[in-house]
Amino acid sequence: MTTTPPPRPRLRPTAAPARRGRPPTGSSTLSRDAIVLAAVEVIDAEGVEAVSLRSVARRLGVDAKALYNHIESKDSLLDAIAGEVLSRMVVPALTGDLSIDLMAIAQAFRVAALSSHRGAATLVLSRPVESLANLAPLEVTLAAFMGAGAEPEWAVHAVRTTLAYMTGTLLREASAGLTLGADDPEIAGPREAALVETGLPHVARVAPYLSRLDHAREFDFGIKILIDAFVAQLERASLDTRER
Amino acid sequence: MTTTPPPRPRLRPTAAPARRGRPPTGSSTLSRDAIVLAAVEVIDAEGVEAVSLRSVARRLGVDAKALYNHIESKDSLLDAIAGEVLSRMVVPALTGDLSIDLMAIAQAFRVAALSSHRGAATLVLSRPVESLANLAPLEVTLAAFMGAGAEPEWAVHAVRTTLAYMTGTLLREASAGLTLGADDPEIAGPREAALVETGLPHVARVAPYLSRLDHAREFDFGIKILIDAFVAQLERASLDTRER
DNA sequence: ACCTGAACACCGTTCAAGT
DNA sequence: ACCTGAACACCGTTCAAGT
Repeated sequence: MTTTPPPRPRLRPTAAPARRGRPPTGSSTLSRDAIVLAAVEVIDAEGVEAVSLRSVARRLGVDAKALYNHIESKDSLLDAIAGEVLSRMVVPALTGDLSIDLMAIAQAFRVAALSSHRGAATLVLSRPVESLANLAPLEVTLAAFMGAGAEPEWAVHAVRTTLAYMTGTLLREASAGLTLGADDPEIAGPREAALVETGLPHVARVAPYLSRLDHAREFDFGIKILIDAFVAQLERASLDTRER
Repeated sequence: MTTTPPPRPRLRPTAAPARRGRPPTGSSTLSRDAIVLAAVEVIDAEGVEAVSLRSVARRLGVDAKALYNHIESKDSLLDAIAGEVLSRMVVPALTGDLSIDLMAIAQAFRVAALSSHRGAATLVLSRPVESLANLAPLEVTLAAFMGAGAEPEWAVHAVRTTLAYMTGTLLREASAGLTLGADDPEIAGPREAALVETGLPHVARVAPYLSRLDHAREFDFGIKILIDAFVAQLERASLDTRER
């Protein structure tokens, strides 16, 4: 079904030699930022696994190797994409109520990680942050904990625990994680039956719930457990010191 | 530097044609299990990213395409590897004490996920379990919760929360996750200084702790928070029903 | 300073041809 | 039933040659 266009008539016999070097026509739009943005576009359009130097370059109308003038490697490009997506997180202003503030931060993180194509989330969640850029979310989370009287060391543990939970939950939500439940009732039905068939008594008993999964509610369940536990522990600590 | 070997004298003019088909010599050791095991060997020796159909086949002394007689695709091979690693988890016997049992299950999961090359962990943690095999860990965890009086639906939420936390923590530990801390003091030192330099007040204040990371202790901190919260919530629920 | 051609050493996968 | 050759459409990356 692919029709070859008719050959254009060559008016000038002086055929141009195979062109090399930077084409003079191009209004050199190539830059590190433009590359990262183009990569995000590829993710939005075709998913993470479609990201290649060639696919990104194609979107920029340039050869893949040209990217090496602005990035160090594909891996560093992936890091940059993760940073870009994370930088879009809207860090909420603190109210002074730890419960409310932690919940707001968690929701903002979830929105940022899952915004744009879900595939981008796996990048954000599975690569180490080593650039010290984008520390705003961390700073505000620490501020929330320490404003509520947390010791520095304890605050770091609490932040890491929260981040680990969110990473695990969102990775599951981005359709790449340990899970048995399904969003789609078309899938959940047969799966429930299969779980009952396993013969494992407890698995069979919880099959109706295990076969179904509401990502938003599941995220809330765990984050509430953690927040309540943090608040309770801080209250206990402040009571201890006041008693003396 | 590549020396071509001298051509062997051909005694028989009936030169064998380019051999095709299954070589009669091979004691056909190829099987799905053998392939999965060879893949795990590749991971242990060279890391996850070294796993390719060609590298696995090489270890088996066979052509890469031969694998397609036993596996459906590379992706299904990765699923099988994850299943194999998970199947090595030693599921602990329950004591009846929810705190103790949950902690034992969590530690066993951590050991299984991190056993062999760390790269295998990312496979186990980042692929959905869809084969209904290997449900033993899930069954025993549900048994622990429900033995302590948990409602089926709540037990499912609790299991998912715990698994999400462990996934996030272990992914960080398998050197692929959101983290700023380092195991190595050689790295932690300069990183602490860099964190202080950021100018972010709370980040700077917690820099000594944020720059350091003891994976085992960190895992324990979060899992204890969760377990205590679960136990407290179950106690409250049982008090509520008894009061009536 | 920045882009391309040629080249290299890889990938996963299909399919017909062999035993 | 199971393995290989040939082939295809991809990869990331280096480096010299061009502008």
